[in-house]
Amino acid sequence: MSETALRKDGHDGEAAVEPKTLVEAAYHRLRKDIIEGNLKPGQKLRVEHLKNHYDVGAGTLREALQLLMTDALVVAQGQRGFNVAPISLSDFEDITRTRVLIECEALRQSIARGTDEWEGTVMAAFHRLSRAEERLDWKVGSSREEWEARNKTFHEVLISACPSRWIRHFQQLLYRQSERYRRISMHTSPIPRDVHAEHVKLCEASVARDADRACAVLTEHIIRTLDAIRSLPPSLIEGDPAKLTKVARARARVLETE
Amino acid sequence: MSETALRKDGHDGEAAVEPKTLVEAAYHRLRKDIIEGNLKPGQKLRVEHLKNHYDVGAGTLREALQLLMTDALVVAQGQRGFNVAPISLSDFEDITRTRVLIECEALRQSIARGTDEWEGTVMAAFHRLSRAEERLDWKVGSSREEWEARNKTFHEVLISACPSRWIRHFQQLLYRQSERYRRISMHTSPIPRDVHAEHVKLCEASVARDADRACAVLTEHIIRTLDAIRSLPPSLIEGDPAKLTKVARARARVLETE
DNA sequence: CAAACGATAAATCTCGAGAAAAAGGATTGA
DNA sequence: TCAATCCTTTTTCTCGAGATTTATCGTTTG
Repeated sequence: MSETALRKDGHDGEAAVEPKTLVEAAYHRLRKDIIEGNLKPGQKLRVEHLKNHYDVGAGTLREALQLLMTDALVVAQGQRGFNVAPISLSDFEDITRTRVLIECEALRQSIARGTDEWEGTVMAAFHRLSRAEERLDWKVGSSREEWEARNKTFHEVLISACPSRWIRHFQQLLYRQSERYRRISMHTSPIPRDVHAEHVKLCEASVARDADRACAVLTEHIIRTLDAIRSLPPSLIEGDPAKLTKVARARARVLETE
Repeated sequence: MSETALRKDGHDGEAAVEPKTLVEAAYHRLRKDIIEGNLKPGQKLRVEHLKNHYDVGAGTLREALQLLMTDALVVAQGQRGFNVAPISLSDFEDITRTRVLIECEALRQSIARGTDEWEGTVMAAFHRLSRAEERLDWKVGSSREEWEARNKTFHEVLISACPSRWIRHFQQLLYRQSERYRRISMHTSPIPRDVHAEHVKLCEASVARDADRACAVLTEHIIRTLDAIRSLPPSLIEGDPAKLTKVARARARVLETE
């Protein structure tokens, strides 16, 4: 099943929980392909096509797609099937701002309620992330994936002492969304940020229980990614209207004249 | 399709959007039954049973259940089918606190960006809610439903000028969750609150663009419902352990001894 | 009395085929 | 060149039946 905070299985570290059903397996593989960009934003998801690729029945794949709507990585409308959720700069701005709100609140609660053991977990996750950052090479896929996983774990551990399941749920949702955008910026990042320095400050402030400073650092940390995306050519982000189908164009016309 | 803010069809006022597919129809009917308590919290949802009641195929019902996981009204695990999401006092406390955070932020953004037309819409929704409150009789179901719908609309309209789709999405999720609890408190409410007075103050502060005061009123307004639930006998809220299956009891024993 | 084991019953999960709907293409007319 | 209207092809949606897994019950054992 999914690792969302609201669902029972709970935490998802680096160790992958193996799916108990074909639907879950397809769900995880699809989600990975969407986040990694193998399935492009806005792309049509044809069941007949995908069921062969993922080697499951049609109904099974449909259920997996329904599950992906939970993460807002797939959208569906009426009788027109499924699409990968589109991306846009304004959407990422929204995600970023909302993520700042949620994640800061989560961090505050976590700092307020975290035990000494929590501090230890934070330090451990930070250390492992630092190691990954030392040998991080943006051009090597495996190196990126390792960093991505440990970065995710670090941020999760930071807010793991937050008692609110709903806050954690929203945090995971938004983090997952922003992962898609971060992939884009990492491929062609013109401004190499000193992410490690940001993580150092974030870790320090957190274990020092300085909630205000930690949130300030975290806020800037999150917004930096937005700036990186902003400096990218819009063609990478906005969907290409030229690739719309004839019917979609006709529909757009109708909507305009109404 | 669903009326969640992230999905395309957008706003959901009192006018119901008729479903275009059987899955959507079943989804809406199931959701209504869960929120209204016809399907009780924690209850097992057997596909073979329900497919007859809702008059759809097994696969169709399964897809509807997957969709309901999006709203966290249904939970599923491994190969053990679906259950109505359980309720608890601590869960409602979490929902309430998170809702305060989200809805206040939404209200702030809405007040900051709302136009004069928005003010008009707020006044209109408030007026209709007031009328419903005048003739509100807690014992009459239709009266309650009318109030419930207009109350929802009022709160939605208040934050309708909030430009963040994610904030609105989370607000709808949490509102829907709290609806289940509010139903319980309305059936056997020992302390009749003056909800109308709260709405008056909320409306006044909002159109006066006094964000701080509006949020303070809204916060208290939301928390009042929590107090109402707190004063209820716990048996109404916590699930009944006596109704667990034999296996579930055995499983609970195992988990205890570990 | 609690725990363990095995056979029966029930529910879930999965798949492929048929009905309904939408997309694409060709033709006609302005 | 563009819009409107058929017709064909593709895709989605829906259903029921078979394969697996899980729950229940009776019996046995420590």
